Amino acid sequence: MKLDRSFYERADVVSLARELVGKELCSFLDGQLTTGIITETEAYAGVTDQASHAFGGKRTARTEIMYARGGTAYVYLCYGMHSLFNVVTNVKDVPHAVLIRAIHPRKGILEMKKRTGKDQINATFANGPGKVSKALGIHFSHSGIDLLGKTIWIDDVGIKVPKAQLVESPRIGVDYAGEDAKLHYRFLWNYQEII
DNA sequence: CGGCCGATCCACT
DNA sequence: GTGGATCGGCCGA
Repeated sequence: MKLDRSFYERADVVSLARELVGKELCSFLDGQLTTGIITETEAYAGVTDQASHAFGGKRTARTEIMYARGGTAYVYLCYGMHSLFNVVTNVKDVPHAVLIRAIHPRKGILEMKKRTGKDQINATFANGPGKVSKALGIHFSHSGIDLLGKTIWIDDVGIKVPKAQLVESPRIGVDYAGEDAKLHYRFLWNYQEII
């Protein structure tokens, strides 16, 4: 079942990031359905979070998308070559977001192998935000699209992540964020097997 | 306008 | 573990 507006508009971005682990991220691009179970996320808590692009209420042409209502895609280019996919959460003008850092491939395996140039599905296939977008065909030009549409969306497929397998830790690559770099806003499913 | 740099990844040592 | 790839966005002049 596709996650709806009320899910994305919830106020607590940290618990929302935790709950997104185990959901299925789906894209229908180039005529191909490709999906994966989300196994790693990070919360970015808007204007008060030094690690967020919207820290201090900053608004630029790029970050304006973060101020859209929950259930919008925020995708931006990192290091000149990687598109990083985020889910905008909370209501309009509250720029919270969740970065999807890893997925476990599920549907459209052949197409994902073609996109990534890899021939083996293993734990490292899409264990990084740049790799997730590459596998799903997501590009920074998709920033701003509605996650309740038919291009990119997230399904609840009834997976319950065992609490003992859900690791909470500081976020990756945000050393610039001072004290906020220490917050445990990263959620990683340390799974043995996905049912 | 010029210059710096990033919520990364991969090949190589 | 280290360094290079690669370029849009942002900021300062």
